[in-house]
Amino acid sequence: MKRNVDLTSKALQTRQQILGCALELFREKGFDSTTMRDIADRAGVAVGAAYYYFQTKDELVLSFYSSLQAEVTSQLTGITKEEDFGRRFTKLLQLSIEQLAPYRSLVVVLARSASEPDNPLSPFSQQTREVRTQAIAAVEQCVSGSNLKVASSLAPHLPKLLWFYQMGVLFYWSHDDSRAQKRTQQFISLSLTLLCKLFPLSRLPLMRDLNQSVIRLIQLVEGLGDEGERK
Amino acid sequence: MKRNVDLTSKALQTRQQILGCALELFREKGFDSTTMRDIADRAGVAVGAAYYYFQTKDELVLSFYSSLQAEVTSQLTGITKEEDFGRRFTKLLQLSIEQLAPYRSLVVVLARSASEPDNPLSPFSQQTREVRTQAIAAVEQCVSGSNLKVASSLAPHLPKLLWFYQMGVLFYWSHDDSRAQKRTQQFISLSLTLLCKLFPLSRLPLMRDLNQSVIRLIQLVEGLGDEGERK
DNA sequence: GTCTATATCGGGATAGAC
DNA sequence: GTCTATCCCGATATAGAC
Repeated sequence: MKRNVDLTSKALQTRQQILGCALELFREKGFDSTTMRDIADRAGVAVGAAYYYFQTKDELVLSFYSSLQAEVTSQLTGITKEEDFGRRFTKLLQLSIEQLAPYRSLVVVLARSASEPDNPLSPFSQQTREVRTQAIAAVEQCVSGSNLKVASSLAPHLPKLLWFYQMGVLFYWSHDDSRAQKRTQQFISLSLTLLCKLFPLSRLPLMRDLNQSVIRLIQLVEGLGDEGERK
Repeated sequence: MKRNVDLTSKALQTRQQILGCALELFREKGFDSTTMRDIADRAGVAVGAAYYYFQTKDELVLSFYSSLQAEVTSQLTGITKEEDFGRRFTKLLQLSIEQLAPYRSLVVVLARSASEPDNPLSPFSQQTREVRTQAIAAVEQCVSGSNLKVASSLAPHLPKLLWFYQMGVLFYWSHDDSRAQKRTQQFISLSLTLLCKLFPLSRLPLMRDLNQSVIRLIQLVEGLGDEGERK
């Protein structure tokens, strides 16, 4: 961390070189089958050098995550021209999938990590907090100023909820072997349509209780990491 | 497989010995930290012997799954005395958690495998098909004959849907570090109450479209493994 | 058929020289 | 900062004894 700040330009170049080759290899053979030796070899450095810049194999992935999120965020700016929430959010989803497309194996790794509470690569971990915050902010951008109508009690929880849904979509996508991931497209359009029907319904006075239950559920899920001071 | 059928009683004993010690160790140190050497050592046999009975470390877990499911199924028989679906299903959930309690690490492994489409231990894999079928049958037992009211179009999908929900609950539980897993209890009661409110709502004529969407979503999720002849 | 002993292969990570 | 040479330890394979 500190180290990454004051790098000589030569060192920075080496670092980039290593990261670049790692990503190349992840694309070609997937994360698990890529060894640190492979990476070092292709980068033309020794294994030790790789470990000098990235203290663990995971750190390479972490590094990738944040540059990717930055990319998504930057490509999302023009979105305010569109008023419809469904279309906005679809765009965000498409965008992230597009970016991730060459790296499906990394998404599998992400999902796998999610199931291990103290895995650094987990989308819920301390180490990914930064990226996660940005990702949620991106969702927020889709929500605010859009035509989305939802019960006011739910509104504050919406970005997190939708981010969670986004993780679900990515999970689906990472398992989808249909041609050109056609199924994922259907999944997105179907589920998003469903959501867009449900949100307005939440404003019916009838739904008050239900909304409260949903909110408490969300809080229960959020609270998961808190007890053990973990995360 | 074939091999497991015609075992002499002595061999069968060795097999049980190995499996037993493995489970002991999984309880004590978790799945990942338990090595095949550990298992063989404790069982007082050579590593090769362990591999003779279980061709891979995963097979030990598979073996555990099915004996566990058998146990749950057998303990579930008395359930028809209770008419209320919520209480029935709560009982099933409690029961499985109770059985799994000493083996939380194995549930984490289960969850992890779920994220890898071709992992044999995945709850969606070919190798776990048998157990999965039984598990869904157990859910079915909770549903049929209960007071649960739901749109008829949804009914056929209910057991699978609820089984999926059950997996979600186990996932939550495996991450829950609150005292005595209090949070999981809240999670169950809250989410099940929610479901029990939603199911009757699905019978309103208004909900027809929504129901259809839900069904198609379920089918999309089910279809995940089909394309690549995987699973 | 049941099992022991030993070997293989490969992974992530490190210590310490240059 | 970077490299070389190892370390340590995992799952699993195999050869052959009983």
